[in-house]
Amino acid sequence: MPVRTEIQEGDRRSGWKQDPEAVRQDILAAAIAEFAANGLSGARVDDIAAKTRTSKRMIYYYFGDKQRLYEHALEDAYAQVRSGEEELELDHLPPEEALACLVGFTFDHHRSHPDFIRMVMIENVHHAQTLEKSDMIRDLNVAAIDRLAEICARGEAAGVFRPGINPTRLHWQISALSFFNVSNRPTFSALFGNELFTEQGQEALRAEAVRIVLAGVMADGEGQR
Amino acid sequence: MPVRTEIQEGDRRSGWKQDPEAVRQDILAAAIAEFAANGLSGARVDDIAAKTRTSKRMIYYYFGDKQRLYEHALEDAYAQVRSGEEELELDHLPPEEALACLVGFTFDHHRSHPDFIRMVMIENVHHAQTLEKSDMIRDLNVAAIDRLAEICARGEAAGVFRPGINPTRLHWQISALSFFNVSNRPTFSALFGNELFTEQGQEALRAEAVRIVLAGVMADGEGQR
Amino acid sequence: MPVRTEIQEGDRRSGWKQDPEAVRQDILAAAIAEFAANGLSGARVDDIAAKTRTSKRMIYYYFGDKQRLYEHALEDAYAQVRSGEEELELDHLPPEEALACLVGFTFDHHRSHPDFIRMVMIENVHHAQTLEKSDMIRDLNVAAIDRLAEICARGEAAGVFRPGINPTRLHWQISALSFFNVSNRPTFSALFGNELFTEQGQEALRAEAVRIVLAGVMADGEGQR
Amino acid sequence: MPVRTEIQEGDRRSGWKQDPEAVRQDILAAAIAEFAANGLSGARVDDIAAKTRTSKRMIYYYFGDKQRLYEHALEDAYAQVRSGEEELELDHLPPEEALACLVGFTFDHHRSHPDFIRMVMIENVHHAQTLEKSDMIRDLNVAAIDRLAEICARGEAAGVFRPGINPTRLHWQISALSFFNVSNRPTFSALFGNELFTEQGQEALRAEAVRIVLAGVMADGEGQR
DNA sequence: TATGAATGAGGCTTCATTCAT
DNA sequence: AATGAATGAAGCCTCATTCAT
Repeated sequence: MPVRTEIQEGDRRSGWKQDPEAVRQDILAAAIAEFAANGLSGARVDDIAAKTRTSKRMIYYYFGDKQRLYEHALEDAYAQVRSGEEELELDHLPPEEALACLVGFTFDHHRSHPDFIRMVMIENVHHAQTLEKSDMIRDLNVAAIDRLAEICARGEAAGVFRPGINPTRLHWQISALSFFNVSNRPTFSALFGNELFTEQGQEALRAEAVRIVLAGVMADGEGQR
Repeated sequence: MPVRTEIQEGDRRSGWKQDPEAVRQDILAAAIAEFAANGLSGARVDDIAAKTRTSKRMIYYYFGDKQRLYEHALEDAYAQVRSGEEELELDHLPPEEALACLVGFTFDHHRSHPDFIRMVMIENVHHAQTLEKSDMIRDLNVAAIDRLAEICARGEAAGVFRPGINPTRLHWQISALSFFNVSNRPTFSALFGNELFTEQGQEALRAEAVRIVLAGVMADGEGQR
Repeated sequence: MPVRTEIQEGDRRSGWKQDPEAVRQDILAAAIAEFAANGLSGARVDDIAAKTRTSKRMIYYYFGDKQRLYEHALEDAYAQVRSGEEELELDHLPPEEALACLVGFTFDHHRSHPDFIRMVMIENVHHAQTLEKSDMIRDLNVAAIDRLAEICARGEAAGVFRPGINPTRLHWQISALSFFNVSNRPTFSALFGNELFTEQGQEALRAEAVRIVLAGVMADGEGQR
Repeated sequence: MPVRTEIQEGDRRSGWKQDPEAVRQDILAAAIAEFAANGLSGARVDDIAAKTRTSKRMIYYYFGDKQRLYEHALEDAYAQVRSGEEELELDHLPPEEALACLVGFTFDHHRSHPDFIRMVMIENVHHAQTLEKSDMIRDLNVAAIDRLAEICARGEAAGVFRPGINPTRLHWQISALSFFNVSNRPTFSALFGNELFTEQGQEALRAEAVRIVLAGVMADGEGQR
């Protein structure tokens, strides 16, 4: 009990400091926000520091330079998002429902992680230069394909999916419909209004996304709902 | 002979210079290339000037500052691309084929204008701040929806399309599948390999894009192909 | 006359500006002084700028970065010094006197260009990394050897110099005695007092330098003075 | 057995640690290497620490700051080198041979202690500011002159050396030829090639250095060898 | 219409050093 | 005696932009 009190006092006095991992995470969170908001060149190290509970100097202490901070921010963004995906349990569902569930989940998941989407957009603007170097990110993503392949295999075996589905291509479709919804919202709504981005509009888009992706994999005899 | 004379006069002494419109276009082309390659903050006025047959000073002379140059570059990029789209003639086709043709064309058109796609990506990174101010761009795009609405109307009237299709949502789907294919190619191929971006892979993606978009609009009785 | 007046007025108003070559030289002079005083890493671009009639920004405009400024400063230091050497006319003197004259001149010349000596010291501290890249400097110096070789050839032909003198080795001896006198004056006088660096002391060192270098080349029969 | 035990005890558990003097020497050796390689401003405390078996923090713990570390490194460099010189025994040789031996030895000694030479170069770049404050170094060096004076006295008494030789000036000559050989090797070989710095070239330089220094002190009647 | 020279503001990064245990 | 974490000051350099002709 006294020990616990001492620790708490220690924390009260010096706060979160002397906890390297906490400082790292604090910086990374600020970096993701700043990079997502302004891009790689547009981000200012000073602004990242200002969003932090520590100083600019610490950014260099922990990450070396802006580019490496960006690399870690990108990896962190991927790790956060993919770890959320892993919680989705689909094995107990019939393949058709599993796929529908996965598409809907992906659509929602992208929608609720706009900063991640923006990091990926920025990576694409920079020709995936940074992502290419990260084995960690590659590993995370390959797992996503594996899960999809497993669903396809079950569906084909059950005769509800047509044979010969390419899981990577299927992933591409799901990603396209989910990613574009977030990435291109600014231009799309500037050009065509906000209609599609109301709660109602999003539900309709989501439902149709599920519907057309499923239509793409169903065996001929199986009617659409 | 007269033609030759004109060319010679144009080239004489100062060449393409002294032709303000040519200088503008020269600068704009360089600007689009540079902005598309590096983003708004990443683009360097010096580098744009270097890609030009004129000097940095002229950029300021013609466009005032970097932001306004970007605005013109964005408008120019849209104008170039949309003008290409207008040449597509679909009125004589049955609605189903018209839509299939439109989807395929859009897919191809995006693919062959990567710099335009990148400009739009960059606009999205910047929250469409610049695009919002351009009435010209809005007008260009609304026309695209009108054409789609017309096809839908024909399809519904003929009973081949289900009733109540929302043309904006349809446009969103077509755009998503076509845009993502170009915008996210760097990250996608870094993660999952180049398979989908070979000529063969692209044809498969294109065919499936057409297929699922059509599946989304067909009336229930109408079988998929 | 009016024209001349206009020019003068132009100069009076805007001073030395708009004369790129003058600005370059102004910067180079300041750079040599600063690098000679503080070394490559010790030199401060801000301090160089302060010694200048222009601004720090111009240093980057003209020279790109600190390293390249240093390169140009080094080349300039060599060029200045070697051009002074070229004025020495030795062809009309008998070889023995020509050599004596050259040694004495080199001794004096080094003594009166301490900043140059310091630049060379600094280059040596940095393993001649910069000098190695400069063809200009190499060319300047090879000429010095040629002149010495010519004197040796004359002396050998006349029988006053022993045969088989290596001009490069001779140059090394002359350089050593002349260079060390300037380069190591601080430590030498800190350890052994200022005696050798008074005017009288220097004259004695100079005389002996001439004497021993000559002793090194004389044919056996030829007595020392 | 006892020896082995001692070593084991020294190494036991924390190895060389807990032995302040060993830590000091470890740091000093790293500092000399780093200062010699990069100069005073060019040396990085971090890099010195990296060359050490201890941490950067210990450098401050033992030496206070960079400047004082440099002072100790300089003193250490002098002490190491001069202690080597003391082993030379010349009293039993005739003065001519003693001097020849001393010149040759100095030439070789400088050659085999390039880091020391570089420390002295660096001191000179910094106007001997640090050396001036060190009585220890002054004492070490004055001894060298004394020894030379003794040889001269013997030579003059024997009539083989001319009278009135200034030992400090003689030391200056010997030092010049020995020091320059190491200090200016980088620039000299960059300009004139490596010829003089091969084993053969060095032997020739050494022999001539001995020869001309002796020529400078011999009485007129005494022939050169 | 055209241009080479110039520039202030602000960006990223490094450095020796000290804090707190 | 030892140490990992932290830091302010200052360094180098880049950027969009304007001046003066």
